[in-house]
Amino acid sequence: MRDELRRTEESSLPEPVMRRLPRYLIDAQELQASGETWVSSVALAKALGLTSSTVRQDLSHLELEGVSKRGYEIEKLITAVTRKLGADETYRVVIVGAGFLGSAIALHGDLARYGFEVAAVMDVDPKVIGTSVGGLQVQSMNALSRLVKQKHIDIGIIAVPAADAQGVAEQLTAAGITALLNLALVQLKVPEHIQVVEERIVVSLQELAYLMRTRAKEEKAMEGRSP
Amino acid sequence: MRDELRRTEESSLPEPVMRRLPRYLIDAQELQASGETWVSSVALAKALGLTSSTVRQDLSHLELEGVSKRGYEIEKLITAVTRKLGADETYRVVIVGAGFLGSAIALHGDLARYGFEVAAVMDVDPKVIGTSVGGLQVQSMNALSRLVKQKHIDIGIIAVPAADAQGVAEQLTAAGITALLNLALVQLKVPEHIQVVEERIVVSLQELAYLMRTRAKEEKAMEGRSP
DNA sequence: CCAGAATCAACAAAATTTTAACGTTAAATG
DNA sequence: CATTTAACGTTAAAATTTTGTTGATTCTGG
Repeated sequence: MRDELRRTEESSLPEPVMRRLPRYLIDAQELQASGETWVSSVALAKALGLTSSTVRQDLSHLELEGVSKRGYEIEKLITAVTRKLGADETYRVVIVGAGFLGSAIALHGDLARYGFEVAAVMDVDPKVIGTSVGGLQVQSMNALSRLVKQKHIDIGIIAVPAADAQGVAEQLTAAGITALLNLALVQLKVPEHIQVVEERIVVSLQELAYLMRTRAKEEKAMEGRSP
Repeated sequence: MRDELRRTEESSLPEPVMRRLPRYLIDAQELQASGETWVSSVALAKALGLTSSTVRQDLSHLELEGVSKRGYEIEKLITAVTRKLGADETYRVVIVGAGFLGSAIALHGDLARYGFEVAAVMDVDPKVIGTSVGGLQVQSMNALSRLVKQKHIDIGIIAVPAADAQGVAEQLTAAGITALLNLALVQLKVPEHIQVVEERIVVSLQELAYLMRTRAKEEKAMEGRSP
């Protein structure tokens, strides 16, 4: 039962599972750093606020086998998740927007640790072009196409004001990039074959606000129960 | 099923719906800015990559009525989503970590527009304490408790290196904050009553990487079809 | 070496979420 | 003014995701 099911390797993961995998990875790495070598589905579930059943179900999508009475070997878990997420390859990214946000990303050490190499940082503002961010010279947008080809850039990170984001997205796709991480507060319009993932501080804050309010409601509803 | 009689008015939105609401909001605001006054479920669906059915289902959770042959009135849609997300109240946030990331957030104009007021920026590094970020003096962590009470801060944003995040989380909760936005690459351990939302660039990039890979696989599988 | 406890894998059941379909309403059209 | 069409709200079916359960397996302590 080992080699005949190698097809499992890549087949598409359910979305919720995909979104949880990085969290397993982070937790596993922390455990490893603290000297652990095994972790059980119950422990993982507790750490991430899930059911152990869910955890096992999730991990069953990986090339990984748990062991009774022990759980999962952390090192193998890390490898398996990493491979599933494609973090065993290296992806090159270009950051557009050399403001605080773009700089924060460019300087974020963990990127490299997870297989993402910042290959270029661009901006439109002539004042910042030429300055250095994390050892890279900020480039003019004119250089985009050339750099994308030259450096085999895979992913574009859009870290510009909302008003400029659509234009930047178009330049990026025109330059041949097919995967965008959009940090701007706009709904990008892109061709179908372009992958977009969005990430927005404000949205996360809205989520929090909503959760706070419903929790407040729940607590109020809980009032007058046996102590 | 015992609280069947509870009014739908405010309480628990399905998670996926909650995550989509901000996107409707953003799209609606753009449409409004471009002069539109009505939008249909079909148009919204197209913009966000959903089914019109899903859109109607989602919007049915709001205090909002569509009109045959026209769709939804954009202004009312915006109001309804905003209210549902609680963005009609103002929340005060404290940013811990005055590096590039913290600064990016502090200076991010849209926060205020969505009802989030940056009430304080803190750091541990004596070198940055006292400097000014977006018109606010960076404070020492010692001031945390006092500031939280004085300024009625609701939400803590953790924008420090992973190694410091857990400690910061503890200080924040000790100071009485019950909602955290964690931008650091660690799995925080917090008491149950604390709400945590996590947001991580690296994770989003991993998602993208995964999507790219599976798309590549799919395309390969598609090869050799008649055009 | 055996009894017992912990844990996984696999399967089944339940819950949630998405999609499709239908009946209805209001605008547009001829 | 009747007819056609675009769109909504709603119901129900389908698909997906989560949770629970059972039996097998491996370690532990006597």
